Amino acid sequence: MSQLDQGAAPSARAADGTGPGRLQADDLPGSERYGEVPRRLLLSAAACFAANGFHGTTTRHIAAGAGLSPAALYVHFPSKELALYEVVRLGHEHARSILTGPDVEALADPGERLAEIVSRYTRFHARHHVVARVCQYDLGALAPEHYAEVLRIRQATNEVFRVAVASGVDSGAFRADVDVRRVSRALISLAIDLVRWYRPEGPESPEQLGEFNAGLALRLVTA
Amino acid sequence: MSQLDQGAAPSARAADGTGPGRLQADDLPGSERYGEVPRRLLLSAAACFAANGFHGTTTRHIAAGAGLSPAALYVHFPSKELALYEVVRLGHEHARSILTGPDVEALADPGERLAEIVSRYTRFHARHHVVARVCQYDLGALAPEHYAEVLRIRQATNEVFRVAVASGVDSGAFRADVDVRRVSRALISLAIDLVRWYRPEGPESPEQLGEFNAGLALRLVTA
DNA sequence: GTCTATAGAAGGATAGAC
DNA sequence: GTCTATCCTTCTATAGAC
Repeated sequence: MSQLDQGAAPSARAADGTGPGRLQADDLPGSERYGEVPRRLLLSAAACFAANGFHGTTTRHIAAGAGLSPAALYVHFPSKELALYEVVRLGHEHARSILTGPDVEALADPGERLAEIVSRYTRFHARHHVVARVCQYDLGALAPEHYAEVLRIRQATNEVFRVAVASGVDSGAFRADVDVRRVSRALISLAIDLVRWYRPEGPESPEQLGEFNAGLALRLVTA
Repeated sequence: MSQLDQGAAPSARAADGTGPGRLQADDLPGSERYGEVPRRLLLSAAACFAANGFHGTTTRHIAAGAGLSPAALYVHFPSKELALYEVVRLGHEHARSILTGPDVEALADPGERLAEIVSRYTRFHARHHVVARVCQYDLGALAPEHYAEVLRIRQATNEVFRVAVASGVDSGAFRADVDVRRVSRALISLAIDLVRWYRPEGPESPEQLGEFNAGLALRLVTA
Protein backbone atom coordinates (compact mmCIF):
# COMPACT_ATOMS: atom_id res chain seq x y z
CA MET A 1 0.00 0.00 0.00
CA SER A 2 1.17 3.49 -0.82
CA GLN A 3 1.49 6.19 1.81
CA LEU A 4 -0.90 8.20 -0.29
CA ASP A 5 -3.65 5.64 0.07
CA GLN A 6 -3.73 6.02 3.83
CA GLY A 7 -4.92 9.54 4.38
CA ALA A 8 -5.35 10.35 8.05
CA ALA A 9 -5.40 7.16 10.09
CA PRO A 10 -7.72 6.46 13.02
CA SER A 11 -6.94 8.06 16.32
CA ALA A 12 -6.08 4.75 17.94
CA ARG A 13 -2.43 5.51 17.26
CA ALA A 14 -0.92 6.55 20.56
CA ALA A 15 -0.63 10.27 21.08
CA ASP A 16 0.18 10.12 24.77
CA GLY A 17 3.76 11.14 24.20
CA THR A 18 5.12 7.77 25.27
CA GLY A 19 5.40 6.12 21.85
CA PRO A 20 7.83 6.62 19.01
CA GLY A 21 5.83 9.68 17.98
CA ARG A 22 7.38 11.79 20.73
CA LEU A 23 8.57 15.10 19.31
CA GLN A 24 11.95 16.75 19.80
CA ALA A 25 12.52 20.45 20.39
CA ASP A 26 13.55 21.02 16.76
CA ASP A 27 10.28 19.52 15.54
CA LEU A 28 8.64 22.76 16.60
CA PRO A 29 10.80 25.63 15.34
CA GLY A 30 10.73 28.55 17.73
CA SER A 31 9.99 26.41 20.77
CA GLU A 32 13.53 27.08 22.01
CA ARG A 33 12.25 30.41 23.26
CA TYR A 34 10.24 28.58 25.91
CA GLY A 35 11.44 27.05 29.16
CA GLU A 36 11.83 23.33 29.27
CA VAL A 37 8.46 22.45 30.79
CA PRO A 38 6.25 24.68 28.63
CA ARG A 39 8.21 23.44 25.61
CA ARG A 40 7.50 19.83 26.55
CA LEU A 41 3.84 20.75 26.86
CA LEU A 42 3.78 22.40 23.44
CA LEU A 43 5.47 19.42 21.83
CA SER A 44 3.00 17.06 23.47
CA ALA A 45 0.12 19.28 22.40
CA ALA A 46 1.37 19.35 18.82
CA ALA A 47 1.63 15.55 18.70
CA CYS A 48 -1.83 15.12 20.22
CA PHE A 49 -3.50 17.70 17.98
CA ALA A 50 -1.87 16.19 14.89
CA ALA A 51 -3.06 12.69 15.79
CA ASN A 52 -6.56 13.42 17.08
CA GLY A 53 -7.38 17.03 16.30
CA PHE A 54 -7.98 19.82 18.78
CA HIS A 55 -11.42 18.66 19.88
CA GLY A 56 -10.28 15.04 20.02
CA THR A 57 -7.44 15.94 22.38
CA THR A 58 -7.94 16.35 26.14
CA THR A 59 -5.88 18.50 28.43
CA ARG A 60 -5.15 15.28 30.33
CA HIS A 61 -3.56 13.79 27.18
CA ILE A 62 -1.39 16.83 26.66
CA ALA A 63 -0.21 16.89 30.26
CA ALA A 64 0.42 13.13 30.34
CA GLY A 65 2.50 13.42 27.16
CA ALA A 66 4.69 15.93 28.97
CA GLY A 67 4.88 13.73 32.07
CA LEU A 68 2.77 16.07 34.18
CA SER A 69 -0.53 16.03 36.02
CA PRO A 70 -3.63 17.48 34.33
CA ALA A 71 -3.49 20.69 36.34
CA ALA A 72 0.10 21.52 35.39
CA LEU A 73 -0.91 22.68 31.91
CA TYR A 74 -2.68 25.69 33.37
CA VAL A 75 0.42 26.94 35.13
CA HIS A 76 2.03 27.53 31.72
CA PHE A 77 -0.93 28.20 29.45
CA PRO A 78 -4.24 29.81 30.36
CA SER A 79 -6.29 27.45 28.17
CA LYS A 80 -6.09 24.57 25.73
CA GLU A 81 -6.90 26.97 22.92
CA LEU A 82 -3.88 29.12 23.73
CA ALA A 83 -1.61 26.11 23.55
CA LEU A 84 -3.04 25.43 20.09
CA TYR A 85 -2.48 29.04 19.11
CA GLU A 86 1.17 28.88 20.16
CA VAL A 87 1.78 25.74 18.10
CA VAL A 88 0.02 27.15 15.05
CA ARG A 89 1.67 30.54 15.34
CA LEU A 90 5.18 29.12 15.66
CA GLY A 91 4.60 26.84 12.67
CA HIS A 92 3.27 29.62 10.49
CA GLU A 93 5.99 32.06 11.49
CA HIS A 94 8.69 29.55 10.68
CA ALA A 95 7.18 28.72 7.30
CA ARG A 96 7.10 32.39 6.42
CA SER A 97 10.61 33.00 7.68
CA ILE A 98 12.22 30.35 5.50
CA LEU A 99 10.64 31.84 2.36
CA THR A 100 11.50 35.47 3.01
CA GLY A 101 15.18 35.35 3.91
CA PRO A 102 17.72 37.44 1.99
CA ASP A 103 19.30 34.23 0.65
CA VAL A 104 16.13 33.53 -1.32
CA GLU A 105 15.62 37.05 -2.51
CA ALA A 106 19.23 37.20 -3.65
CA LEU A 107 18.55 34.61 -6.35
CA ALA A 108 18.39 36.66 -9.52
CA ASP A 109 17.12 33.98 -11.90
CA PRO A 110 13.32 33.68 -11.60
CA GLY A 111 13.43 29.95 -12.25
CA GLU A 112 16.02 29.37 -9.59
CA ARG A 113 14.13 31.53 -7.13
CA LEU A 114 10.81 29.78 -7.73
CA ALA A 115 12.47 26.38 -7.49
CA GLU A 116 14.08 27.35 -4.21
CA ILE A 117 10.80 28.61 -2.76
CA VAL A 118 8.87 25.51 -3.79
CA SER A 119 11.63 23.27 -2.54
CA ARG A 120 11.85 25.00 0.83
CA TYR A 121 8.11 25.06 1.39
CA THR A 122 7.84 21.38 0.46
CA ARG A 123 10.74 20.42 2.71
CA PHE A 124 9.14 22.31 5.59
CA HIS A 125 5.86 20.42 5.29
CA ALA A 126 7.70 17.08 5.17
CA ARG A 127 10.30 17.74 7.84
CA HIS A 128 7.79 19.37 10.19
CA HIS A 129 4.78 17.38 9.06
CA VAL A 130 3.36 16.95 12.58
CA VAL A 131 3.27 20.64 13.39
CA ALA A 132 2.35 21.52 9.80
CA ARG A 133 -0.62 19.20 10.04
CA VAL A 134 -1.90 21.10 13.06
CA CYS A 135 -1.30 24.34 11.17
CA GLN A 136 -3.55 23.13 8.35
CA TYR A 137 -6.20 21.00 10.03
CA ASP A 138 -6.95 22.76 13.29
CA LEU A 139 -7.27 26.40 12.25
CA GLY A 140 -11.01 26.12 12.76
CA ALA A 141 -10.57 25.63 16.51
CA LEU A 142 -8.74 28.93 16.99
CA ALA A 143 -10.46 31.87 18.65
CA PRO A 144 -11.44 34.43 16.00
CA GLU A 145 -8.73 36.91 16.96
CA HIS A 146 -6.05 34.23 16.90
CA TYR A 147 -7.34 32.93 13.59
CA ALA A 148 -7.13 36.44 12.17
CA GLU A 149 -3.52 36.78 13.24
CA VAL A 150 -2.57 33.44 11.67
CA LEU A 151 -4.34 34.46 8.51
CA ARG A 152 -2.10 37.50 8.19
CA ILE A 153 0.98 35.28 8.29
CA ARG A 154 -0.50 32.89 5.71
CA GLN A 155 -1.25 35.72 3.34
CA ALA A 156 2.35 36.87 3.47
CA THR A 157 3.55 33.35 2.79
CA ASN A 158 1.19 32.84 -0.13
CA GLU A 159 2.17 36.21 -1.52
CA VAL A 160 5.78 35.03 -1.78
CA PHE A 161 4.64 32.39 -4.28
CA ARG A 162 2.56 34.83 -6.29
CA VAL A 163 5.37 37.34 -6.51
CA ALA A 164 7.86 34.66 -7.53
CA VAL A 165 5.62 33.42 -10.34
CA ALA A 166 4.59 36.90 -11.44
CA SER A 167 8.12 38.24 -11.62
CA GLY A 168 9.14 35.33 -13.81
CA VAL A 169 6.27 36.05 -16.15
CA ASP A 170 6.93 39.78 -16.21
CA SER A 171 10.62 39.31 -16.93
CA GLY A 172 9.90 36.94 -19.78
CA ALA A 173 11.68 34.05 -18.08
CA PHE A 174 8.39 32.16 -17.77
CA ARG A 175 5.68 31.67 -20.35
CA ALA A 176 3.47 34.70 -20.90
CA ASP A 177 0.26 32.65 -20.64
CA VAL A 178 0.96 31.41 -17.10
CA ASP A 179 -2.02 32.08 -14.82
CA VAL A 180 -0.18 33.52 -11.82
CA ARG A 181 -2.81 33.03 -9.16
CA ARG A 182 -3.85 29.55 -10.22
CA VAL A 183 -0.33 28.23 -10.73
CA SER A 184 0.82 29.68 -7.41
CA ARG A 185 -2.15 28.05 -5.75
CA ALA A 186 -1.30 24.71 -7.34
CA LEU A 187 2.28 24.85 -6.10
CA ILE A 188 1.12 25.70 -2.59
CA SER A 189 -1.35 22.81 -2.73
CA LEU A 190 1.37 20.35 -3.69
CA ALA A 191 3.38 21.27 -0.61
CA ILE A 192 0.52 21.53 1.86
CA ASP A 193 -1.08 18.24 0.86
CA LEU A 194 2.06 16.55 2.14
CA VAL A 195 0.69 16.86 5.68
CA ARG A 196 -2.12 14.51 4.68
CA TRP A 197 -0.07 11.63 3.34
CA TYR A 198 3.62 12.07 4.23
CA ARG A 199 5.17 9.58 6.66
CA PRO A 200 8.85 9.83 7.63
CA GLU A 201 9.21 6.05 7.26
CA GLY A 202 8.38 6.37 3.57
CA PRO A 203 10.94 5.99 0.79
CA GLU A 204 11.31 9.68 -0.03
CA SER A 205 13.25 12.20 2.01
CA PRO A 206 12.05 15.78 2.50
CA GLU A 207 14.92 16.85 0.23
CA GLN A 208 13.85 14.50 -2.56
CA LEU A 209 10.27 15.67 -2.29
CA GLY A 210 11.40 19.28 -2.42
CA GLU A 211 13.43 18.66 -5.56
CA PHE A 212 10.59 16.84 -7.24
CA ASN A 213 8.06 19.59 -6.57
CA ALA A 214 10.55 22.22 -7.70
CA GLY A 215 10.92 20.31 -10.96
CA LEU A 216 7.16 20.22 -11.39
CA ALA A 217 7.02 23.95 -10.77
CA LEU A 218 9.54 24.70 -13.50
CA ARG A 219 7.71 22.44 -15.92
CA LEU A 220 4.50 24.34 -15.26
CA VAL A 221 5.93 27.81 -15.90
CA THR A 222 8.55 27.30 -18.61
CA ALA A 223 7.92 26.53 -22.25
CA MET B 1 -8.06 38.31 0.23
CA SER B 2 -7.83 35.15 -1.78
CA GLN B 3 -9.87 32.07 -0.93
CA LEU B 4 -6.58 30.26 -0.66
CA ASP B 5 -5.39 32.47 2.15
CA GLN B 6 -8.25 31.47 4.40
CA GLY B 7 -7.69 27.80 5.04
CA ALA B 8 -10.26 26.34 7.40
CA ALA B 9 -12.07 29.10 9.22
CA PRO B 10 -13.02 29.10 12.91
CA SER B 11 -15.96 27.04 13.99
CA ALA B 12 -18.03 30.10 14.75
CA ARG B 13 -19.60 29.73 11.32
CA ALA B 14 -23.07 28.27 11.89
CA ALA B 15 -23.33 24.54 11.38
CA ASP B 16 -26.69 24.17 13.01
CA GLY B 17 -28.41 23.58 9.70
CA THR B 18 -30.28 26.84 9.87
CA GLY B 19 -27.93 29.03 7.88
CA PRO B 20 -27.17 29.22 4.18
CA GLY B 21 -24.90 26.21 4.59
CA ARG B 22 -27.84 23.80 4.65
CA LEU B 23 -27.19 20.92 2.29
CA GLN B 24 -29.50 19.51 -0.37
CA ALA B 25 -29.98 15.83 -1.10
CA ASP B 26 -27.73 15.98 -4.18
CA ASP B 27 -24.90 17.39 -2.07
CA LEU B 28 -24.45 13.87 -0.70
CA PRO B 29 -24.52 11.47 -3.66
CA GLY B 30 -26.12 8.16 -2.70
CA SER B 31 -28.22 9.69 0.05
CA GLU B 32 -31.32 9.12 -2.10
CA ARG B 33 -31.24 5.52 -0.94
CA TYR B 34 -32.25 6.70 2.54
CA GLY B 35 -35.65 7.72 3.80
CA GLU B 36 -36.31 11.40 4.19
CA VAL B 37 -35.52 11.69 7.90
CA PRO B 38 -32.26 9.70 7.95
CA ARG B 39 -31.18 11.61 4.85
CA ARG B 40 -31.82 14.91 6.60
CA LEU B 41 -29.73 13.64 9.51
CA LEU B 42 -26.87 12.62 7.22
CA LEU B 43 -26.91 15.98 5.47
CA SER B 44 -26.87 17.78 8.79
CA ALA B 45 -24.07 15.54 10.04
CA ALA B 46 -22.02 16.20 6.91
CA ALA B 47 -22.42 19.97 7.30
CA CYS B 48 -21.53 19.83 11.00
CA PHE B 49 -18.53 17.55 10.53
CA ALA B 50 -17.23 19.71 7.68
CA ALA B 51 -17.50 22.86 9.75
CA ASN B 52 -16.33 21.62 13.16
CA GLY B 53 -14.88 18.16 12.71
CA PHE B 54 -16.22 14.92 14.17
CA HIS B 55 -15.09 15.59 17.72
CA GLY B 56 -16.20 19.21 17.53
CA THR B 57 -19.71 18.17 16.55
CA THR B 58 -22.33 17.07 19.09
CA THR B 59 -25.24 14.76 18.47
CA ARG B 60 -27.44 17.66 19.53
CA HIS B 61 -26.05 19.78 16.68
CA ILE B 62 -26.72 17.06 14.16
CA ALA B 63 -30.27 16.47 15.37
CA ALA B 64 -31.04 20.18 15.58
CA GLY B 65 -29.79 20.64 12.03
CA ALA B 66 -32.34 18.06 10.93
CA GLY B 67 -35.09 19.69 12.99
CA LEU B 68 -35.24 16.86 15.52
CA SER B 69 -34.67 16.29 19.21
CA PRO B 70 -31.32 14.90 20.38
CA ALA B 71 -32.70 11.40 20.90
CA ALA B 72 -34.09 11.07 17.36
CA LEU B 73 -30.65 10.47 15.88
CA TYR B 74 -30.44 7.10 17.60
CA VAL B 75 -33.63 5.83 15.99
CA HIS B 76 -31.89 6.00 12.62
CA PHE B 77 -28.20 5.48 13.46
CA PRO B 78 -26.75 3.46 16.33
CA SER B 79 -23.98 5.99 17.05
CA LYS B 80 -22.43 9.24 15.95
CA GLU B 81 -19.53 7.29 14.50
CA LEU B 82 -21.82 5.31 12.24
CA ALA B 83 -23.34 8.50 10.87
CA LEU B 84 -19.80 9.64 10.06
CA TYR B 85 -19.05 6.32 8.41
CA GLU B 86 -22.13 6.62 6.20
CA VAL B 87 -21.16 10.10 5.05
CA VAL B 88 -17.56 9.10 4.37
CA ARG B 89 -18.52 5.86 2.65
CA LEU B 90 -21.04 7.51 0.34
CA GLY B 91 -18.53 10.21 -0.57
CA HIS B 92 -15.76 7.75 -1.33
CA GLU B 93 -18.01 5.42 -3.29
CA HIS B 94 -19.25 8.27 -5.44
CA ALA B 95 -15.75 9.52 -6.12
CA ARG B 96 -14.67 6.07 -7.22
CA SER B 97 -17.78 5.55 -9.33
CA ILE B 98 -17.28 8.68 -11.42
CA LEU B 99 -13.72 7.63 -12.30
CA THR B 100 -14.45 4.02 -13.23
CA GLY B 101 -17.43 4.31 -15.56
CA PRO B 102 -17.28 2.82 -19.07
CA ASP B 103 -17.48 6.32 -20.54
CA VAL B 104 -14.05 7.09 -19.08
CA GLU B 105 -12.49 3.79 -20.01
CA ALA B 106 -13.80 4.14 -23.57
CA LEU B 107 -11.48 7.09 -24.18
CA ALA B 108 -8.72 5.62 -26.31
CA ASP B 109 -6.32 8.54 -26.24
CA PRO B 110 -4.22 8.48 -23.02
CA GLY B 111 -4.10 12.27 -22.83
CA GLU B 112 -7.83 12.58 -23.20
CA ARG B 113 -8.42 9.87 -20.62
CA LEU B 114 -6.07 11.43 -18.07
CA ALA B 115 -7.56 14.85 -18.64
CA GLU B 116 -11.04 13.46 -18.11
CA ILE B 117 -10.07 11.71 -14.90
CA VAL B 118 -8.34 14.75 -13.45
CA SER B 119 -11.21 16.97 -14.50
CA ARG B 120 -13.85 14.71 -12.97
CA TYR B 121 -11.97 14.23 -9.71
CA THR B 122 -11.40 17.97 -9.41
CA ARG B 123 -15.03 18.76 -10.18
CA PHE B 124 -16.14 16.28 -7.55
CA HIS B 125 -14.07 17.91 -4.83
CA ALA B 126 -15.39 21.35 -5.74
CA ARG B 127 -19.03 20.47 -6.33
CA HIS B 128 -19.18 18.24 -3.25
CA HIS B 129 -16.63 20.13 -1.20
CA VAL B 130 -18.55 19.82 2.08
CA VAL B 131 -18.81 16.04 1.97
CA ALA B 132 -15.36 15.73 0.43
CA ARG B 133 -13.93 17.70 3.30
CA VAL B 134 -15.35 15.21 5.77
CA CYS B 135 -13.95 12.40 3.61
CA GLN B 136 -10.46 13.90 3.92
CA TYR B 137 -10.34 15.48 7.37
CA ASP B 138 -12.31 13.11 9.57
CA LEU B 139 -10.97 9.69 8.60
CA GLY B 140 -9.10 9.53 11.89
CA ALA B 141 -12.35 9.41 13.84
CA LEU B 142 -13.57 6.25 12.11
CA ALA B 143 -13.58 2.94 13.93
CA PRO B 144 -10.67 0.81 12.68
CA GLU B 145 -12.87 -1.57 10.68
CA HIS B 146 -14.68 1.32 9.00
CA TYR B 147 -11.40 3.05 8.29
CA ALA B 148 -10.12 -0.14 6.67
CA GLU B 149 -13.16 -0.33 4.40
CA VAL B 150 -12.78 3.29 3.32
CA LEU B 151 -9.10 2.69 2.62
CA ARG B 152 -9.99 -0.04 0.16
CA ILE B 153 -12.15 2.38 -1.80
CA ARG B 154 -9.42 5.04 -1.74
CA GLN B 155 -6.85 2.62 -3.07
CA ALA B 156 -9.07 1.76 -6.02
CA THR B 157 -9.57 5.46 -6.73
CA ASN B 158 -5.88 6.25 -6.54
CA GLU B 159 -5.09 3.27 -8.72
CA VAL B 160 -7.19 4.80 -11.49
CA PHE B 161 -4.78 7.72 -11.61
CA ARG B 162 -1.70 5.50 -11.62
CA VAL B 163 -3.03 3.31 -14.41
CA ALA B 164 -4.00 6.34 -16.49
CA VAL B 165 -0.53 7.85 -16.17
CA ALA B 166 1.28 4.55 -16.62
CA SER B 167 -0.64 3.55 -19.74
CA GLY B 168 0.19 6.88 -21.33
CA VAL B 169 3.86 6.34 -20.59
CA ASP B 170 3.82 2.75 -21.81
CA SER B 171 2.08 3.64 -25.04
CA GLY B 172 4.55 6.41 -25.76
CA ALA B 173 1.88 9.09 -25.65
CA PHE B 174 3.47 10.61 -22.54
CA ARG B 175 7.14 11.33 -21.87
CA ALA B 176 9.17 8.26 -20.97
CA ASP B 177 10.76 9.94 -17.94
CA VAL B 178 7.45 10.61 -16.17
CA ASP B 179 7.55 9.30 -12.59
CA VAL B 180 4.21 7.51 -12.51
CA ARG B 181 3.67 7.32 -8.76
CA ARG B 182 4.85 10.82 -7.99
CA VAL B 183 2.98 12.51 -10.82
CA SER B 184 -0.20 10.58 -10.00
CA ARG B 185 0.18 11.66 -6.40
CA ALA B 186 0.62 15.28 -7.42
CA LEU B 187 -2.54 15.23 -9.55
CA ILE B 188 -4.51 13.69 -6.69
CA SER B 189 -3.14 16.34 -4.33
CA LEU B 190 -4.25 19.14 -6.60
CA ALA B 191 -7.83 17.89 -6.52
CA ILE B 192 -8.00 16.95 -2.85
CA ASP B 193 -6.51 20.21 -1.60
CA LEU B 194 -9.59 21.92 -3.02
CA VAL B 195 -11.49 20.87 0.09
CA ARG B 196 -9.18 23.10 2.12
CA TRP B 197 -9.67 26.34 0.23
CA TYR B 198 -12.57 26.06 -2.21
CA ARG B 199 -15.63 28.23 -1.54
CA PRO B 200 -18.63 28.12 -3.91
CA GLU B 201 -18.90 31.93 -3.76
CA GLY B 202 -15.46 32.18 -5.37
CA PRO B 203 -14.87 33.29 -8.96
CA GLU B 204 -14.14 29.83 -10.38
CA SER B 205 -16.74 27.17 -11.14
CA PRO B 206 -16.07 23.47 -10.53
CA GLU B 207 -15.93 23.06 -14.31
CA GLN B 208 -13.30 25.76 -14.71
CA LEU B 209 -11.21 24.26 -11.94
CA GLY B 210 -11.49 20.84 -13.55
CA GLU B 211 -10.35 22.18 -16.89
CA PHE B 212 -7.43 24.01 -15.33
CA ASN B 213 -6.18 20.98 -13.45
CA ALA B 214 -6.59 18.81 -16.53
CA GLY B 215 -4.42 21.27 -18.41
CA LEU B 216 -1.78 21.12 -15.69
CA ALA B 217 -1.85 17.33 -15.87
CA LEU B 218 -1.19 17.30 -19.60
CA ARG B 219 1.62 19.77 -19.21
CA LEU B 220 3.25 17.53 -16.63
CA VAL B 221 3.17 14.37 -18.74
CA THR B 222 3.64 15.57 -22.30
CA ALA B 223 6.81 16.89 -23.85
C1' DG C 1 -40.93 7.48 15.39
C1' DT C 2 -40.59 11.44 18.10
C1' DC C 3 -40.53 13.47 22.32
C1' DT C 4 -38.85 14.79 27.45
C1' DA C 5 -35.96 13.51 30.93
C1' DT C 6 -31.92 11.64 32.58
C1' DA C 7 -28.29 8.29 33.48
C1' DG C 8 -23.40 7.79 33.38
C1' DA C 9 -19.01 9.22 31.80
C1' DA C 10 -15.65 12.54 30.46
C1' DG C 11 -13.80 17.06 29.76
C1' DG C 12 -11.98 22.03 30.84
C1' DA C 13 -10.58 24.43 34.39
C1' DT C 14 -9.81 25.61 39.48
C1' DA C 15 -8.83 25.11 44.78
C1' DG C 16 -5.71 24.44 48.02
C1' DA C 17 -1.97 21.50 50.10
C1' DC C 18 2.95 20.97 49.79
C1' DG D 1 5.57 24.81 40.21
C1' DT D 2 3.55 20.44 40.82
C1' DC D 3 0.42 17.64 42.92
C1' DT D 4 -4.45 15.53 44.36
C1' DA D 5 -9.09 16.31 44.51
C1' DT D 6 -12.98 18.18 42.60
C1' DC D 7 -16.35 21.55 40.64
C1' DC D 8 -19.35 22.20 36.98
C1' DT D 9 -20.45 21.69 32.44
C1' DT D 10 -21.24 19.07 28.42
C1' DC D 11 -21.51 15.00 25.99
C1' DT D 12 -23.18 10.25 24.18
C1' DA D 13 -26.56 7.31 24.67
C1' DT D 14 -30.77 5.28 26.85
C1' DA D 15 -35.51 4.95 29.29
C1' DG D 16 -40.03 5.35 28.92
C1' DA D 17 -44.29 8.18 27.75
C1' DC D 18 -47.18 9.21 23.82
